[in-house]
Amino acid sequence: MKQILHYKEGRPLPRIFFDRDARDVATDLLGRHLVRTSADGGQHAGAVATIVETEAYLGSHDFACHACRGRTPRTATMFGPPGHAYVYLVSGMYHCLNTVPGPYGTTGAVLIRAVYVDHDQPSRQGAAYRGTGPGRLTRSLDVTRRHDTADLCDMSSTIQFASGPRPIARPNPDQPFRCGPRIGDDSAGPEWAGKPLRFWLDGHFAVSGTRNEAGERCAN
DNA sequence: AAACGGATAGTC
DNA sequence: ACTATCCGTTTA
Repeated sequence: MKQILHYKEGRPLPRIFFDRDARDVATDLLGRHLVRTSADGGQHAGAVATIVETEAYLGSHDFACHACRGRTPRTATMFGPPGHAYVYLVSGMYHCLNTVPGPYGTTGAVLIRAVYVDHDQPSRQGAAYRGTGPGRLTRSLDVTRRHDTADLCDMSSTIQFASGPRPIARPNPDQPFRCGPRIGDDSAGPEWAGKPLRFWLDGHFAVSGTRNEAGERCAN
């Protein structure tokens, strides 16, 4: 039976939203809002984006997850409590934004791969979805490693997630989505690279993926 | 000290 | 389809 969690308008998604298996968080995040608040007053302040693509990383046993190499200074956030931002540098020049899922005591991550910007300053309209991918997203929204460990559930956080048009529902999301292999994880070996742990809103133009659940290239 | 990893853009 | 870019992370 589905449990509806109530939340207060204008509040970030609560801890219990993130305190679930990475798969549940990844799928339930689709269609919800990523918010850059005005707290740090940057040019990206006030941007609201709809999440259209995510990936789940399951923890120490997932060879595609950074946590599989054990705890290091870079990955420490993943070993902490759910509801925090795990931001790392990839390819030497891009940042990737993740949320730390639950349950408490486990490791893992949910990568935000693509968003669609609904509201932004007029001068920046369209900037966040020109080009695709997790690196572009963070560059457009000015998310960097300085946001690593940020508490996403804190009302004063400069990065927050919001419910969007749907209520928070457990245990299953009610948003239709598609899934397929994650991107760029070939070095994890065929077993883990091939698992359908990438999720996206079907047909959305902002989705960065290049493969469907059969592993074939497609335009989404 | 040095190898490694990998998203994006640009060129072919 | 292939290559340049770029540098923190990790291992030796």
